Amino acid sequence: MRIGYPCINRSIGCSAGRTFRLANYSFQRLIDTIDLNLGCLDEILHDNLANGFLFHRISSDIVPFASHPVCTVDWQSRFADAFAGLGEFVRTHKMRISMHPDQFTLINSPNRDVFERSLRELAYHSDVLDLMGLGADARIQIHVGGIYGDKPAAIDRFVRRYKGLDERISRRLTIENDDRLYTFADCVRIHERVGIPIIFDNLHHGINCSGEPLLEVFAKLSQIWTGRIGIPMTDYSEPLPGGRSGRHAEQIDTGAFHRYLSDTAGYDFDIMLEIKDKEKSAAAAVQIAAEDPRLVIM
DNA sequence: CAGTGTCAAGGTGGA
DNA sequence: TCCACCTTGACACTG
Repeated sequence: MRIGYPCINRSIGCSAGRTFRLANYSFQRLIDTIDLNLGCLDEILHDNLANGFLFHRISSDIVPFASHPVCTVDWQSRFADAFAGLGEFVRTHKMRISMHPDQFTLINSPNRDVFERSLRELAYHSDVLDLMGLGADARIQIHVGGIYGDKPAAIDRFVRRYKGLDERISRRLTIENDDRLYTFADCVRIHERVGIPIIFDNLHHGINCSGEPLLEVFAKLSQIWTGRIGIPMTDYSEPLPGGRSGRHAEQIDTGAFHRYLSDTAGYDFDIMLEIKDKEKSAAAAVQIAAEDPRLVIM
């Protein structure tokens, strides 16, 4: 079990996801921004190691506008050494990396343009992980997509499109149960058709639930995640107290997290903490898990 | 310099 | 058919 937080470290003083407005795009600005972002990612990973956070999600903004037509820079070659260095650090310390393209990445959209743009976005994410030299345990997570008025057809389209993906992308792609449209059971049905692994999100499962008790979910996950793709990746979050459905809590509820660990005893998996205060709650989580035999110690 | 409108990209659901 | 809403952070403009 490894614990981490997504993208942003609030105390380190830099961001690995700096970007700028498209209107201000220039070759130099892009190069400078990527350079700063990679430098900051290096700082973040070192800080994570020092604090026992061996799981990290890299911001999709690490290379701004990477999949946009405006970007004609060969950033892959230009920053190959920097990415390779970061990857070596990750591998040396047995860290795990994920990326999460945002809501515009839709494999199953009936709109061909949306699909094509999504392919370019996924190719960019694959580039980052490939340049880092990471194995198939480094994953790209997306949601299944929209319903478009006909869920079975939308699922069929996902399956068809997935089968046609370049292996370079499909080897890393992973679906996550979302909070409105596709439940864990939906994801399992898709998995059974094409073998794509599932990232389990506990908060989404609470809001958009297909009924499986936690232990049933984890039994399934450990069947799915074996071999080269590693142990299950999961997202853990808690609802914002008194907030609207789906909002994430400001800080971790240590009691709830402790219960979650107890409830899942016997299953090993990695936890991405989607809590607003990021590394602060991650530190609390590591402390809570300190006596858990599953936690990986550096 | 603080405050705030807006940002590449989509989809759903209510009017 | 149109519009608000989803969620997040931060860029960059305004005064």
